[in-house]
Amino acid sequence: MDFLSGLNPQQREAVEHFEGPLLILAGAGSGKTRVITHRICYLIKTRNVPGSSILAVTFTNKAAGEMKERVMRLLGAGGATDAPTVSTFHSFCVRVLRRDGDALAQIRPGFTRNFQIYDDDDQLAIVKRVFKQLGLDEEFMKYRSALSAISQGKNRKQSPEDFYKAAMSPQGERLAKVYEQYDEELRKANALDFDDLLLETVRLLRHDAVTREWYGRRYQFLMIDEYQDTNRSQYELMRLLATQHTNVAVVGDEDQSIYGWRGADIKNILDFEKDFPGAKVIRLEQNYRSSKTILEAAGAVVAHNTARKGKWLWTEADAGAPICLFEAADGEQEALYIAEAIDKTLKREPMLRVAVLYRTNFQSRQIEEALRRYGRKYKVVGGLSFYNRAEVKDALAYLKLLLNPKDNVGLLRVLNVPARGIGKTTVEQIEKLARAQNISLWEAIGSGCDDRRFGARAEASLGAFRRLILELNEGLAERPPDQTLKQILEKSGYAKMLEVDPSPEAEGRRGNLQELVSAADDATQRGETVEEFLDHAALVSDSDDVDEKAQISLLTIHNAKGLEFPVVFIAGMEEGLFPHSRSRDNEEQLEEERRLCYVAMTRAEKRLYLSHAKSRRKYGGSPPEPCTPSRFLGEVPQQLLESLTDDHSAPFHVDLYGERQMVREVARRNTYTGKTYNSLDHISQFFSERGIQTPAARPPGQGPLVPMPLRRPEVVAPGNQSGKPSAGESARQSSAQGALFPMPPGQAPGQVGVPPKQRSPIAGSVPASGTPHPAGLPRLVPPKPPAVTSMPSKAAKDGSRVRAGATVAHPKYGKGLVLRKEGDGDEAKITVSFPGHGLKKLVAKYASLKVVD
DNA sequence: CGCTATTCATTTTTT
DNA sequence: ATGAATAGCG
Repeated sequence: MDFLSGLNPQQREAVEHFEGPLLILAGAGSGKTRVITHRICYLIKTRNVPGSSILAVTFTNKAAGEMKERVMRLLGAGGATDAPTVSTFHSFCVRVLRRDGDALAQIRPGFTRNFQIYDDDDQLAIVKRVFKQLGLDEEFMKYRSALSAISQGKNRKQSPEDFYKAAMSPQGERLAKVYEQYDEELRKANALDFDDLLLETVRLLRHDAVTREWYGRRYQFLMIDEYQDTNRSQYELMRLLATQHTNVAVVGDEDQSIYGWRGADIKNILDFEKDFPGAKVIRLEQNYRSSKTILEAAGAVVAHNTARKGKWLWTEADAGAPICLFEAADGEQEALYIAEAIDKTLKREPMLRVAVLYRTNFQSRQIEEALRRYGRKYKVVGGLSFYNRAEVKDALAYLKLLLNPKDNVGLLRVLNVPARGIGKTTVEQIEKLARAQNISLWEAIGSGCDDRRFGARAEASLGAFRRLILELNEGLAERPPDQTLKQILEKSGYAKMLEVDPSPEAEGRRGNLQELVSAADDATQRGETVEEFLDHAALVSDSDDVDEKAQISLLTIHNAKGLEFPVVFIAGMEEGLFPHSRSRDNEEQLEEERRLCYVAMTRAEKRLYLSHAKSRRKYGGSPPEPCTPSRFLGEVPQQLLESLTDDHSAPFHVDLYGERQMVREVARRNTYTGKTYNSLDHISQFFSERGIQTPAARPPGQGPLVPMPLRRPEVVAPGNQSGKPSAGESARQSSAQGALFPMPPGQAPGQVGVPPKQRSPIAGSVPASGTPHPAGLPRLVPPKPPAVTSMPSKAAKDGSRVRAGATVAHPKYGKGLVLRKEGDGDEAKITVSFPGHGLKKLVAKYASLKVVD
């Protein structure tokens, strides 16, 4: 196999480079992934380098996976025997520390290879706790700012002591104290945060010559992708790995450095030739992705930057279509314009993939809403990803706690979830005890119970929790992770809690947990250990969730790095939003924003749309603030632009905001407002104004029209999407489905175990209940079916007469109608509608209710 | 203790 | 608009 054919001379030169340092300056769309994969294969096949001595580092797990796959495919049969290592820096570090981390205990007492990874949420929880301990609150400093200050400190290799020394004010000293305590908490729990993963690996390799040499010998060839976004620790790590040779090939583009705020140091790439004298430098400047127009526009924008090596991309492609510039009256019009343009485009060319890019995540909302009214399916990348959802984190926290009882953050997370009567006071007692004896919270619970330090009630609850964990812990090592996970959900009562939960979100939560169990199952099938499963969960990123086949993707520009789309929209090109107001006063940050703009524009292959609004509301409510167009728009040569301005926006004024308000209002009161409210009317109006047929025709044969704005069926959180029918798919169905949450017979999959309840509680769509409603009472959700309400067996006490449909009297609210009852006996929760007071949810035990016959 | 209602602040980007 | 932190009630 020839790995050189089809490459241009520069690409070829890069692939053929053998030993010694190499810097590949690869412009956007210049085929760098191709170069990396081909070079790996070339080294293996032509230069007879063992695959296992090649280490390639990428920016995301997904990129790593794809690269590995491509290499394997290129190598063909037999290539797998001696596979190269392809991973992210973070994953690589985790593997090093898990494998060879023992020596680290000498310089980090208490460290073991079973360390745990604390993610963003865990970090935040610690900072909050530390603040509380020190009597600080967000007045002093935002939690997030403290966290980022600590992170920056770590990246600059500053210890808490350094913070103390550098502190010029009491503020600074307090921050140092926070840092110190934060680190202390991590150490006590034997946990590492993201920064630590890199930092401690560097320290390990520095400290332990044996390990350093082992890795130096093991990896003879290093390749680092996205080099412009490496930070100091990553740089040092590379140097350490390359001490025995200088076979380091880095690939990057200074114009695409967009992670400075997170510690990435653009100097790493700008100074590579200084760091590695004699380095060969190859520029890849031929672009294979975009039209000439797009390329020219992007190049013109980024040319305004000064911190660059200078590069001019060229292409053989045609000029292509001009770039569309749209000025909307406000954010809603902008979203509608984008949705409409997408709709039109896809009607014309259904096979195109479209991306809408934006600077900040919150911008996705409006666009989602606009797309939904065109009935277009889309996929949002980022936001709340699968592993960030509360229920998933809860379940994983149990699992982590089993593996590492010192995990205080995890313990606090699940101690009272589901509610088992362990409240604030008790937690405080535990914390106090733990601090006094310098033991973990888990140990404190144990010793506190043994010494009878808690009240009787608390002790009972804590005892139950303790037994639960111990029970789950039994035989842990022998059980596959998915089994353990299932046991956790069942025995902890978590599954039960969600089953009983009548809220509409519960359905999604159950689904997510099913998904988690099957993910664990998949991991088991692949032969992964629980630890590996958890590591994976901690290290996945939003961009790992990109579905390249999705027809419409919504994502931040950061998440779009490395991707390409035939059609790209960049929304919200306004001063203050993009460039972001936080970057406005700093020239360096402004340049990074400009690079971000460059990255965004160069994602486009054929068509590029830029849009901005003349005014925009900062958050939900009023008032809209005037916006000036982004300076970056002015940097695009005018002759490349085609303006579509106001006359387009004038004729239609669909008030998305007002409409939404109305829908909510109606939904909330659930009353019939005489005139049938149905937003589809508005939609058809919207279309007829433009001479288009309503696109989202109702599904054939289905009853009343369902208002669009409230439906979100197509949108599923990234990890939750059924869209990756992986190898484990069939196993997933059989092993996971229905096991946790029994499914009523005849119910479609996808609505796992949800009682058929009020879905869209709009207008008349809810059938009248059998219960007669007193006049004037709002028509409400029907009471639960008799299965729940009349539980004849053991409701002997006085609560038994309170049931749905009964009228009761309350000392304060007077007479009311019982709408539903959950549970029975003292614990029963009763929902009563009191005319004039609205809905009240009462607990039988507390509320002194009398039944009126 | 747990739930609910109310306040309040909040929107950069994330391995 | 949304969510997190707090206060008050049963």
